[in-house]
Amino acid sequence: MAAARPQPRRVAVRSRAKRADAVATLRETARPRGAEEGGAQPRRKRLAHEAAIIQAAERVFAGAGFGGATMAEIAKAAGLPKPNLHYYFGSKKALYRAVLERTLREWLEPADCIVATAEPREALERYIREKMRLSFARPYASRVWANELLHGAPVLRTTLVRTLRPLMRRKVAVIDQWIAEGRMAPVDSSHLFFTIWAATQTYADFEVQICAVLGCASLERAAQARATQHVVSLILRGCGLS
Amino acid sequence: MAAARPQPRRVAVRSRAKRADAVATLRETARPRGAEEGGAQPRRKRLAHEAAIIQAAERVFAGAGFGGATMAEIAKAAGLPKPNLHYYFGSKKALYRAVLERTLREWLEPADCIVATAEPREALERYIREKMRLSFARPYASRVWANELLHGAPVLRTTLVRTLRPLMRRKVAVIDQWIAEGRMAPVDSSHLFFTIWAATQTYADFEVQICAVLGCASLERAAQARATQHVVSLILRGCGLS
DNA sequence: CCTACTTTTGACCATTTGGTCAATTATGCG
DNA sequence: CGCATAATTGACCAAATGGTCAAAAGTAGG
Repeated sequence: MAAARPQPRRVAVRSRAKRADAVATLRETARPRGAEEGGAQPRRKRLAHEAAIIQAAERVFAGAGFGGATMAEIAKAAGLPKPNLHYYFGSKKALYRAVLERTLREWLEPADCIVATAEPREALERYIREKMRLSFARPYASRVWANELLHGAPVLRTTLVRTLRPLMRRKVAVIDQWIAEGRMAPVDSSHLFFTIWAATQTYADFEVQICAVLGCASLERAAQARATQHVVSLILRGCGLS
Repeated sequence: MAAARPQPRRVAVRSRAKRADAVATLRETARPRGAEEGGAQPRRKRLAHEAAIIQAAERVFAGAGFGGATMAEIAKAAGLPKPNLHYYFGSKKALYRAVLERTLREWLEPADCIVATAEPREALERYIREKMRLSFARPYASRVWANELLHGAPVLRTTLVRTLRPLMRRKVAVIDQWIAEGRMAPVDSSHLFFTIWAATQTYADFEVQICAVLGCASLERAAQARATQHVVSLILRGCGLS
């Protein structure tokens, strides 16, 4: 029968973990027996558990980084025994990767509104607002992502080059076209994105610092709106779009 | 004799590490017998070793986070045996704290140029340029700092409130005064700082992402200048100072 | 040279932690 | 029902790691 999931039978005695991780890398995420095997589609319970584990992992990884997080803590947060996590994801690294990949998908979506036919001001404002919204709505995801980049993107490097870069080339071209058409100030389009990412995600990543400076325990709805308004108007004015 | 440095004699058998750490927290940094004891001033060699250790620690902590870094790795990077680090700094956490405190001092300096009597455009430009310079010159320091914030500032929280916040209150007041005098656009002064910090430090913290998108291995002099010019002009224009 | 000290080190722990396994319990299906 | 497969879990490891110790090696001043 096609390989079911249960832990890959070890072959060498040493470096069992390494092997499990390599296997996990091959699978897209963690689906042990996809629909392509002709078997029944993944059970509902499985999906629910995987989601619960990823969510718990996101929170724990965000709070302590990859090295500081422990599988035991994630298991506890997910309300499952530890071996269960390994049953579903194979290894800590594979679980970490799953968390990151989910985030990447969400992260790229807002850029959909940046197309040549759109109105620059409207498109950029919408993009920034959506980024701010994500930053406030999914701070843990943002932090895990930031943490990965901070440490040199050991697991994401190829993804950045193969997925993020091509997408950004297209978006940058759109901005450049707008500039060429005289519809906005001549900013450096690549760096404009870096600035937008930084300015928006700082509210998720460095929330403690912001709260410490503002003297509040957390950013309430009103403070979020204020921050959003600030970023939108500063950047738009910076792009000559006010 | 006044307490020399050698490891605090353990009292309880359990939780020795905890105790060492607590002791380390009391000392300002790691000087075992300050000039205040009337003894000779710290030997030159000691200072050199401490500096070497902090520098090595900064690099290692930046690369792996607090949890992922190991004392053995730091020791190797510093070219000293591991017990030596404990001799000088007491514990991993104390060493981490020393790294962060050094960074904070450097980080606050550039704000000196933001004073009411200065010319807004000139002062802000200088501040941003200095921040960019630091970002490129000391990426490891920036990353350790970012990492600490990312994880909720477990060791820095009080420092943020007691040191950063008071300073920022003064700087924010300066900006507000400039705005009231009609010398710049009415931006939100606190958030302006958050945006500047984010936009500048992103070049240190998320360098991999930036390089991946730009398709270069690292940011050369020319690319750094380009980035700096972008940030300066975007922000200044955003503040109505172009 | 001697004494008192600061530093340096190799060898050692206790604990933590990622990961494993064997046995047990669901669950779907013919 | 009864079989096969999927999922669960308590009990375990081996390795890694922060930290410790005691003995040795400087080093400064008398």
